[in-house]
Amino acid sequence: MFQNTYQHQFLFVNMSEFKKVSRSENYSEWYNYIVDAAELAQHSAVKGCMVIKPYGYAIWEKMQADLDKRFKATGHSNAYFPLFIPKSLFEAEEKNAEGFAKECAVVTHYRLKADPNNKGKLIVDPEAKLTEELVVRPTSEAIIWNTYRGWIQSYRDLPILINQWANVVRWEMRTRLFLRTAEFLWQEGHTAHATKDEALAETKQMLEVYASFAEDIMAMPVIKGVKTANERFAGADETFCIEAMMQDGKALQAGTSHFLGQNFAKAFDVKFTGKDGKQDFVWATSWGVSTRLMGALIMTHSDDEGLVLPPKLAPIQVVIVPIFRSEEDLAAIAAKVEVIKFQLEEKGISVKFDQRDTLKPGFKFSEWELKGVPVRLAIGMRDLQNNTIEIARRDTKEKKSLSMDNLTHEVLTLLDDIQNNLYQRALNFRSERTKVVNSKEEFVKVLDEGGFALAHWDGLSETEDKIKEEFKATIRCIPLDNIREVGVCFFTGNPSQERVVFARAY
RNA sequence: CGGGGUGUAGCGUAGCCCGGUAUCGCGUCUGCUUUGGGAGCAGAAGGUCGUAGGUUCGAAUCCUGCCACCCCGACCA
Repeated sequence: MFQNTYQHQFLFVNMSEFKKVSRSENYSEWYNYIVDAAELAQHSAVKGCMVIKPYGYAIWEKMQADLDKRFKATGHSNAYFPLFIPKSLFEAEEKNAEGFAKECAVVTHYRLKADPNNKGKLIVDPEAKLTEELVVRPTSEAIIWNTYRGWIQSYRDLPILINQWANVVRWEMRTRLFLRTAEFLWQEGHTAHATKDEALAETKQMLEVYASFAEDIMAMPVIKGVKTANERFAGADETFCIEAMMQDGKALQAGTSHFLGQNFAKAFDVKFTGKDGKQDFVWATSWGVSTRLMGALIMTHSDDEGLVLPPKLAPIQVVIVPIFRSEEDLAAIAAKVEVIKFQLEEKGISVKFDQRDTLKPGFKFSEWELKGVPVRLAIGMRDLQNNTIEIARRDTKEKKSLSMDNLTHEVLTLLDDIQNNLYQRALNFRSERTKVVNSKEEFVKVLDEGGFALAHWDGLSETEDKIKEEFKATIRCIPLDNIREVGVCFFTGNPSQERVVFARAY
């Protein structure tokens, strides 16, 4: 699938062995390899749960920091609600409760005690049964709307614009690091409004926030769209989403923004008195992105040499590798590097000087490539004499020698260039693999090759179900900027007003 | 949750069929020589063979349960 792009198939596993892992041969094995080798995350002793390692968490923190800024800039405040939700609250909004029921962890007891029959072991104390079971939140609408009821009396209390950074638990049958884990980290925004229009505007605004974050920061092009009824969030009137294409041509839902109508207000009896003195139910939205974005990031840019990070998310943007023979050489180089490092850091660039003296430069090059550091500088005695430095970019693997005089400017320009190039490359990839299809034959061909199929659909849920059953593909979204175009459904031949995006999905 | 596979030192593995407490490489540690794309030599450390039982004089090896991971389904962000 990618044979023309990358020839290297031999990779270093934990810097200790060459292993054959290439995107084209086994995409999921390649993905696991990147997560492991770049030290992003690992499996834990708990089934389906992951340990996010420091380097992976540093990337997540950068995502959080940027998103948080955007949430604040659009008027939201952070707050925190409990991990546990009483079952009676959880079941209040029926559709939502049903949607999540199959994957809820439930707390039934609050105490352990020594096992009388097995010394040193503990058992659940049967005397300590909770009078009401607690659901570990798969999402927080229930506990939040139960709380909002006490906060809202009049239109003057609205809107409420709150976000929370939290962990949630969804007991998944089949898990994959970052993409689908039983516990994951996310943010969930929950807003309350006096009018439908305002809530809808909020829903769309947050979709825009997600889209610009994905494109400007993650360098990941996304399609903004609305979900069909089949794919809609349980409890929502309308679900908006951003969909991205991974390098195997499969779709990944990268973020969702829900217009919840008055469903939760009705379920939790949240009313407000309007200017006119009349009471009405509050309008709601919720929106979220999760550590799944880490998976999206990996699968959008990385290659057979390892992780590729857009500069705006790279914990280390520039790594400097000294090339030296003696300690005196290293001291001389280090003195120069300190100056360079200071100048770069002054411009807000994060710099790592890799002084380890037990490893050869080539080894370090590979290791930092594996970790996706966007720019590498290499400097040796020859450079000191010539006032030059070698600069290499991770995205294209090009390198060149340049004068040290203008280095800071060159690095800044290159970081920008890499950020843009990654976006453009991903956009080109998506464009090449997005095809207009009018028949089942074309449809299957596009999906089997990996890609998005733009096809007419008759708007019926049952048609969508049949397509899913036969082709394992779903409607990812109906693009917001869709062109109206009269046609016939490729599956049923029924009339259709527009094309929708079909794909196999994560 | 169904089908298939795997689990031996930090990583990758040999041994398993035909029971006799473990092979090799990489990494790690020490020393010397090295360093412009994954260094060399010498020495050393490191393993309750996923886990709990069973069979046996004796189990990495045979049997059973459990756990975890991978691949394919169903479900899902």
